[in-house]
Amino acid sequence: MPENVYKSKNLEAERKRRAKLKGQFFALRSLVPRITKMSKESTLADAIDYIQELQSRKEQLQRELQEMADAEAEIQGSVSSTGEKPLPEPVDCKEEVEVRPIGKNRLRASIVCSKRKGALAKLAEAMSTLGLEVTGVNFLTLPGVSRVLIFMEMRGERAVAGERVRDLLLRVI
Amino acid sequence: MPENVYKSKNLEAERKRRAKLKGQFFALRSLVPRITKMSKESTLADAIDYIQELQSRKEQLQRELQEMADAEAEIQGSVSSTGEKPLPEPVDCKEEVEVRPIGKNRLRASIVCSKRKGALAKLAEAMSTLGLEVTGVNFLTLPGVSRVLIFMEMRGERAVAGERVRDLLLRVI
DNA sequence: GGACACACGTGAGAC
DNA sequence: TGTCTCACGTGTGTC
Repeated sequence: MPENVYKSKNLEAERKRRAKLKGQFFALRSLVPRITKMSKESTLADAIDYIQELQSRKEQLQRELQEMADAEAEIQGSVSSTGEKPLPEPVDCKEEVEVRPIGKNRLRASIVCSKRKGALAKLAEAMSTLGLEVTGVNFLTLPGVSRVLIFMEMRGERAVAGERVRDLLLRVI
Repeated sequence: MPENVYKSKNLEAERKRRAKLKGQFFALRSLVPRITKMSKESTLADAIDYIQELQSRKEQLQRELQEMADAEAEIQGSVSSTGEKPLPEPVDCKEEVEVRPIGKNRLRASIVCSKRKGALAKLAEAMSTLGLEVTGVNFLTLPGVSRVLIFMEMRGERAVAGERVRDLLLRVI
């Protein structure tokens, strides 16, 4: 090391490192709602407490949700009624689903599918969630297969694409 | 400052402080499941990500739970589940509901009611909860009135009284 | 060798 | 006054 005022080479690198760490401390602190002190030690301590709190709360919520889901599942082939993500993947199979417009605010959906418990309830509810009003239904089930013809009107402010209706139907049958 | 090797007074205090901080870093790291590197910077970054993930997951769970609760409350009219009292009183009105047996394990229900949003979905689900399998439906709605003809089979072990079906239908329409 | 992360000892500001 | 917390520059180890 030179005896003069010359500095070590990683001086600036170390400065950047410290600045980054400082920023992260700040970011961490901004995430934690309950802050005792602004010190690094308190930041870490509070973050640790908060994470533990979040973890146990998350587990608790998951348990409650599971209980709810179980209870709901206990009711025969009942309806999901939240109808967004928890929907099962669309069936890729050879189920027949045809949706076509009748006039400018009516739709006709024709469905042929393997019989499934509560299929009609699910269908009816799915249409309801889309804001479509079912005006007519013809439903018939034979051993192993069901056929349903649905007439509906778009009462909502905005039109619903037939393709969207079809996708939803494919998901719920 | 003495020119000899004597050190500053807070030397040991600073050592303890650093040790404590180090321990907290370690504790924090042990709480975060997804660790990229063992460095302080990564520890903070991962903790930040993890907290954000936990927070949004928690919110999502709370939303789902709320929706579940709402949905359950909404269905209250149709499902007994655990509920006995929360069912709304049967409508006393002049709605027409007729249920009669066809053969020994079939029922035919005929309903005429003032049109209501989602009536079909509720009806279908109600039948489902009774363990009745809907084998045929003819549904038609005209301005102000709807008519539904439902054919169903009792698949359950025990028969369902037609009167019970009628009561449930009266509740949900 | 260079880039990186760390712990160290120290002076400075805050309460 | 001390004590607490911090940022600094530096040496050292590791990849």
